[in-house]
Amino acid sequence: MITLTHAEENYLKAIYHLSEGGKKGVSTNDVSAEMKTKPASVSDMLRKLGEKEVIEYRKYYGLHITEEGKKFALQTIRKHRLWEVFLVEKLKFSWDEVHEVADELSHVKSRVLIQRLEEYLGFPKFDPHGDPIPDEYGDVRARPRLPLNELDLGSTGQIVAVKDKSTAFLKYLDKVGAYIGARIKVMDKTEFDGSVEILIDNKKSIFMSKDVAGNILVMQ
Amino acid sequence: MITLTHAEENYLKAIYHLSEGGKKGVSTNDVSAEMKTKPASVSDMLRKLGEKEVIEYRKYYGLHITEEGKKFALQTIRKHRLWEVFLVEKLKFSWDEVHEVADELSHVKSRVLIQRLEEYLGFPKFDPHGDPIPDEYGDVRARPRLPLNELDLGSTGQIVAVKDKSTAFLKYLDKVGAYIGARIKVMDKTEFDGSVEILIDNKKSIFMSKDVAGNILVMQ
DNA sequence: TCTTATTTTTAGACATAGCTAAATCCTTGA
DNA sequence: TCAAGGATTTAGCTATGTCTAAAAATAAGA
Repeated sequence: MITLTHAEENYLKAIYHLSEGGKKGVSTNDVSAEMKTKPASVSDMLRKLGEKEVIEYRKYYGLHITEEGKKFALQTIRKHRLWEVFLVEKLKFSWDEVHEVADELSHVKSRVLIQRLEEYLGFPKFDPHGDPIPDEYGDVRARPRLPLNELDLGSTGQIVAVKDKSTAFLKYLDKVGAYIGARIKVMDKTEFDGSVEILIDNKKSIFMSKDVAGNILVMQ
Repeated sequence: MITLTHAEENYLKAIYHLSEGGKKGVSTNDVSAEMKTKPASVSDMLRKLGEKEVIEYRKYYGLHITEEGKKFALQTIRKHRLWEVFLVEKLKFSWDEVHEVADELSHVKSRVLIQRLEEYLGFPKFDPHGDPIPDEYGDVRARPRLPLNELDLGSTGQIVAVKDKSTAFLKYLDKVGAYIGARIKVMDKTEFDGSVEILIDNKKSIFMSKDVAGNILVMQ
């Protein structure tokens, strides 16, 4: 069994996310930007992760995550998202406050703890941001979803997740009344700037820039 | 404001416990035994804790915890005990399984987290082993209590805490049906070896060695 | 008191994880 | 094609926290 340190775990999780986004390889600078550490530190870490075979690393040419690495990353993500559910559902944190705390909590080493936590939470399938929670074996039941700005005029759907998890963005969504689970309908689309007008829960109508709409994921 | 690293926090907590037991100073070897690290490592740590003024440290002569140190230790103890309550009450851990996990959880840095956790748990005053939980200001409402073997023949009381928190001891208590809150009555005392016979909840009678009885704390 | 035994500290090593500064490699444009 | 510029790596430093082995200080017994 592989063992990773806290820092290695964090890097691997970041690498997994980067790998999911763009399909090609991931560069040292990509990781550096994501982790907010210097490229020099990243090089060192990549060497270690390469030795532990969770990534394939070729100096100067970036990396690819391995199957083994994906499995490991999914376990870390599982822990993180379960703790996020706990913080929001039980401790009444708002969805923009949970990230850092969940990060620390997910480093606690105990298989039993996560199993019991999952059971206590009622085996949730999605975290407060709508992202799917992998099961014990790393399987993810992903929902088909697309950015709100790609919906046709007049079509309806349900908000299921957000791409951007920054506090600023989530606070904005709270303000305008957009939340995971909300029913929406596209009332108007402006080709010129890509902005849209959305009806939320058949009640409230709001305008959104293309930028905002692109960060809201919808299931039809 | 003082900041301590994880390891420093652990050492300080251990030192606090050692200080509470015997009133005189605490030696390097005492700490070494408690922390299960080598005396050489302890010396180094004591120097650091001395510099941060949470203990008064004189080389070769042991240490005394300072007022500042006590405050800090009580905050760590508070976090630890609140997490223990969470693990036992909510996640259904048994009282002999919680120590290590609670130790890791209590290192998560977030004031809000502990406040919300305390609220969620309903402001518990005692942990699963019967030890009091300090409040936000470090105040402890201790219950007057004494070892079971010091009770007079025929007297009654209620089990409120245990001294020994080892898995072996707690499993034994589970087996014989002794738990925090149980009503007990001293049915017999043997002067020769200090053993006692105890009636639990007016139902079950059991024999206990002096060693066991000395580790059970009772409120009369 | 003096020698021995115990306790404690120091010195030096290792591992983790970050940094800066300098060196090296790759790519791209003239 | 080759030199400049950007990306990446290496080297060396810092800090934390552990260890072993050796040195130093204290305590205890004859």
